[in-house]
Amino acid sequence: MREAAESRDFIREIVAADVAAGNHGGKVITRFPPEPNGYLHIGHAKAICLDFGVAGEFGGHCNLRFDDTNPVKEDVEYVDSIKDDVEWLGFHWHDREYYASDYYEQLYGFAERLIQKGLSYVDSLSADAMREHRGTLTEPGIDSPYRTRSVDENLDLFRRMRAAEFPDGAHVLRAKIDMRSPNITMRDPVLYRIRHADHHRTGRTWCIYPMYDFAHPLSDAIEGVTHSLCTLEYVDHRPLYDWAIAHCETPSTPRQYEFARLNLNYTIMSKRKLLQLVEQKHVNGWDDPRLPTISGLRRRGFTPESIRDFCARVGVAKKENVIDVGLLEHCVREDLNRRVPRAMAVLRPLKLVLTNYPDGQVDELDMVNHPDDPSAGTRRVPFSREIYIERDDFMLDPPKKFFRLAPGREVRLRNAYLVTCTHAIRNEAGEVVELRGTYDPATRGGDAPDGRKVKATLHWVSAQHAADAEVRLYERLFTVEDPEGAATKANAELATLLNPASLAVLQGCKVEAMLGRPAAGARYQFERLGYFAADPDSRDGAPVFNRTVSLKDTWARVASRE
RNA sequence: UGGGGCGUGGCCAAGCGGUAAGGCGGGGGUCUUUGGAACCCUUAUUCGAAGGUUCGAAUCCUUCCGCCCCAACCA
Repeated sequence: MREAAESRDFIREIVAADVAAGNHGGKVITRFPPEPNGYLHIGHAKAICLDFGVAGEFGGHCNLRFDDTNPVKEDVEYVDSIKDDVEWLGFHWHDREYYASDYYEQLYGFAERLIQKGLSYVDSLSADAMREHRGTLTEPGIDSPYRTRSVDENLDLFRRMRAAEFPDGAHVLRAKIDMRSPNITMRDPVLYRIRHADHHRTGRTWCIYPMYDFAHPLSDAIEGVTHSLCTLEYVDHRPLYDWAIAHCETPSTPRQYEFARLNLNYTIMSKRKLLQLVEQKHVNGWDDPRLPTISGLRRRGFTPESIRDFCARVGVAKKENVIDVGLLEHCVREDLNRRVPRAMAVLRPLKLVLTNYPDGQVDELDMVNHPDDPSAGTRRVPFSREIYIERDDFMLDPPKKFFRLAPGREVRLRNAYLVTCTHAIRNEAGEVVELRGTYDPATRGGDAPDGRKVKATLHWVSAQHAADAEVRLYERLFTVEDPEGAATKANAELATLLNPASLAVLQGCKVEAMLGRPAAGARYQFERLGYFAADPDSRDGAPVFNRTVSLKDTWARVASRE
């Protein structure tokens, strides 16, 4: 049997070709290199899936390497969260947990060798002066007056930099490449700077720290990385990456390849701006369920499988892209629909009293936990005279296409009985406060012996048996598709574009008794409403549920068309 | 006005000279004790534009247009 070859993305094509040609000894080693200066988000998930995915598919390994070369921005809190998130996503680095800071001594050695070869020099220009010397996009830069220092002087200065003889900013080590290069990255890039700061792993051992452009290629080489995958903004840095590999006597020769980062509409992906939202308390921490962070998505109820599926569907290419959040939502729905048990919960309760139902009588009904999966089993759900139904499921004067309950109309209470609303009780303001109705004892289970049909089935919960719950509903965090773009365009604060309805906290929701003490993180489909996950804020008898995503709602679409 | 990357339907994305995969979304329908799920049908005479090469071009060549990235001692 012959079938069309699964199309591979360009990265996998390159890797496959290398393996076939026996390049890098036929080995594939990748790395995921986060800087521990923030929490991981769904954009990182794409990179993680690629880095670990490619390694796994070609029988290689993926290193988890913390790119911790800037002590002032980094923290252990972030390394811990990153490890949690990668693991939760389902990827394993085994014992391959590395830190650029572990290579500081080797990196320093590479730097001294470069000086000895006359390929780098200590510059003593101020940051401002250096910027002026660098030129502009259209004008070449000019050499620093310190560019011609002797090897001995450079070596002496660099050693004294390390020995803490100078304050921050006094000197830097620069690569001696070409101040007139049309690629600004190549205009004698800084390799080391002085930073008298506490590093989260090395403390005060060092006061000079390597720059990304120096540390990254060499860390890759030290680890034997073969394919160093990064995002498009590093394309211009590739010549520098190759320069470092070419001029330092490196144990291996990694190559860098770049792909387009993931963008999602109605949210932001910038770590800096995410940090801002957290610090300015516009959201409740990095794991706020409205954030596109891995920890936020986890708390919201997303599964790692759904996120991996999303990343697979989004593809890997070099085109700038903005993925519709609808695709992410589709992925969770699809996953959750298959695996999560059903339950009934009433978010905005409206009492329905069945006047012909014997007072005090309780009927235990059997309900399937999953309509498409018998192995999920059944459970007993009590039915009684007073029932809560959803306010939205009743209308005094319903429009044509509204199939649910209304005065004089019969509907089915899911898996229970056919009931008819006899009348609605209203308060002085005219608001419906309670419903009266009757049930048909012959319809236990929901089917009428006479074959009569109803157009709607409602979820419900027995009033006297219900547990109270808090339910948190989430909407998109921003009101516009491209918050960052809109903010810059309007010269406005990002915060002004926040969706005021992004979080709705509902108290006094009525849920099945078994939901009163949910297991940590337990996920359910609340029938007809959506998928929900128990929040860590839950306490015994005071459960809190996050809505992960609503069910697709044809009625809502029809209603909004009118 | 420098260098680099990229332009295939609303959003992604295959395609690698032989006559436009697939997913999401949209539209229509079947079924239904979730207005859910599932299932079926449908949605680009055209690949940023214009020329050219070729029997044949989204794929090759030329020119033009558009979008994104780069001037931190950030990564």
